[in-house]
Amino acid sequence: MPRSVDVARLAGVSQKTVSRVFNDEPYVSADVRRRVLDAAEQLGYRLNNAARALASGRTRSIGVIALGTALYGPASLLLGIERAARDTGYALHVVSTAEGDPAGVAGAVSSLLDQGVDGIVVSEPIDDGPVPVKVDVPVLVLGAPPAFAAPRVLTASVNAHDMARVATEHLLDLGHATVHHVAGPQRWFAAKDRLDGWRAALAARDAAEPPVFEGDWSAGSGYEAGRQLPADATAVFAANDDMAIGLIRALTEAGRKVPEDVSVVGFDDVPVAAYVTPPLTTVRQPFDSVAREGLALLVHAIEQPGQALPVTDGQQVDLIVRASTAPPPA
Amino acid sequence: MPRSVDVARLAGVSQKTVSRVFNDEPYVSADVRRRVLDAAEQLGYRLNNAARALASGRTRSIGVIALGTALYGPASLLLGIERAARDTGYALHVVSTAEGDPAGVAGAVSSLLDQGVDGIVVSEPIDDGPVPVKVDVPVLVLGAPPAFAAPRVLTASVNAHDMARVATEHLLDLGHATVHHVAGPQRWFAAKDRLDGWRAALAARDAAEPPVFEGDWSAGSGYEAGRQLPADATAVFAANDDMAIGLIRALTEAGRKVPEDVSVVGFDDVPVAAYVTPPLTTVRQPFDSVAREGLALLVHAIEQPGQALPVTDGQQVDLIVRASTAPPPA
DNA sequence: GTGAAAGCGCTAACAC
DNA sequence: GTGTTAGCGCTTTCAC
Repeated sequence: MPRSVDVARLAGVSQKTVSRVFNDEPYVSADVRRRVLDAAEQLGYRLNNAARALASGRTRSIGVIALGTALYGPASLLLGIERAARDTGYALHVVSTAEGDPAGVAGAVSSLLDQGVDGIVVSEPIDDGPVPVKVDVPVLVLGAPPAFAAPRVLTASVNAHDMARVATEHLLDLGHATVHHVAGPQRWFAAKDRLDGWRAALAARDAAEPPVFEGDWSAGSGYEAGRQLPADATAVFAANDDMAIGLIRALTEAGRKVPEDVSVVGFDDVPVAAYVTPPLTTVRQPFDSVAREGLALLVHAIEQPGQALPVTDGQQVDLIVRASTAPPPA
Repeated sequence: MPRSVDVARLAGVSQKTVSRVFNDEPYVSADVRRRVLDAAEQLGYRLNNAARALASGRTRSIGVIALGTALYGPASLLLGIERAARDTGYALHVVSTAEGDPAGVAGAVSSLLDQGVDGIVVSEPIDDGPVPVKVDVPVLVLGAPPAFAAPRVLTASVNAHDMARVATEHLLDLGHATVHHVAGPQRWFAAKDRLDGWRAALAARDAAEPPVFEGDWSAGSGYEAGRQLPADATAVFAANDDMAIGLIRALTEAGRKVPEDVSVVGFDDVPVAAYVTPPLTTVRQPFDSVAREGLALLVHAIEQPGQALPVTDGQQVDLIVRASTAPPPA
């Protein structure tokens, strides 16, 4: 592998000048810059990242702790983070944690620190208690209040609370006396937020708050919820689309028509939501913009430590009305 | 940040001995090992990866080129790769490419090489023509024949051909005269394999081969296929579950009952497959085992270059029969 | 605008 | 079993 000295020799300049060119530093004449780039091209030179990291103390990479699940939400968020990271010029290290993993987030953080990342993103965190690792880089927690003790913890989140409120209000607006809720696992902050938003919407309208069914995000748990849904229920807000689909399946089997007898709203807008029977009313999560905002914060914290963080504004809520919701039966 | 010399000083040994302990090298007495680990613990010492990489010439990391989509298949594969990489002790760098991205795979490879990975995994490749980058590390292509020119290219794949064949045979076995196919985009090797398997199954039974509808993996394209499905068709094999779901939606709207009038088989076994109406017959992809086998090959190629590669055996096919398939109408 | 020297924190090769 | 000596290929600092 060619080194920067080789390029320097061929271009007839010092090694430091090669370094200047490859780091886009000022004070290099256009002529020299050209000669260096030509020489590099000719030799097939690439900057050695390990050497650069060792000398500079920074790796220009960030680590993501993802959930080990192909669920639409977490997978979309991960992709959003990758795109956003690429745009900021940072490389991305990914580690996943399974739910209930004993090593868990602490182990994941530790392995990322071993890899020498400049910052860490915790995607879709679960409330697993405090994280007992000393972290000396900024941490961005996506979708939850600061859940662990590090010197610099940042947060960005989809406004799940408002999204859930809007979904619930949509059903109340249609004339339903109240709205039932099939919640996600309450150890997930994302699930808690949705439940809170639903609760807030009911309270604001003085609607009775029916008991909550807590699912596990799977269509199977939604199905189970559907089998247990009280006979007088006319509207349900499910905390994700998969559970909504399972719920509808159970209702269909029981001879209860959606939306004539029972209206259902989901959450996520998964790609098939428009094509299930009936097409699902749902709210779409703005994964990309959350990832982008969050990473901007993180990069800022990495590159301008100590400085105040830029403020970001919340996203608008995207309610997508399809055929699974209607006024209650007469 | 403490360095290994600091640990050495505290433990009363040489710096090299600290290195030995942290690399699990032999020839360190149990007593010395303990002292070193205690000292490291006390100082909060972590091995510096950049220095290690610079000195050893290896980063112990591999890069993945993932597709920029939250589709169930690609997302599952990515997670499988992450788990497998973790098990082998390699860190994972992820880059995604959007379909039709001009920089494309070449740009992704280049950025991973800049990051200094020891090997590269190309997940779910698309036939985008040759990749014009000089690659000097082993490359594992998951799910396709060697599509690019690098000194060491390996392949591992789900046996999509056989899986498609089994799916098609299931329908023929039920008595259908032939089976229609809603294919995936043919630039994807994965889509091509499924089409070939379907074609092979028909040929083996001397069944007529109806024209193929080429979708784009989305439920919407499956819906479109459903609208165009000939009136005499009684069985369809869709190249993924989302398209199958869209297809069923279109048939339902047209008053054609599934499975009474038309049988449908999907591909993937997405989590909601069992809960759509009707529950979908499909084949499950063994993402985890493919990722595991592939990474074993890659790590072998990294660590024992030149040696023959271990042979891996294909996976069995997992046909999951649910309610979307039945004998043809009388 | 450009260059020389020092050193980032490890591993490799070899001596003891 | 353990220690010594050289780098790995850059960035940093400072001189010109």
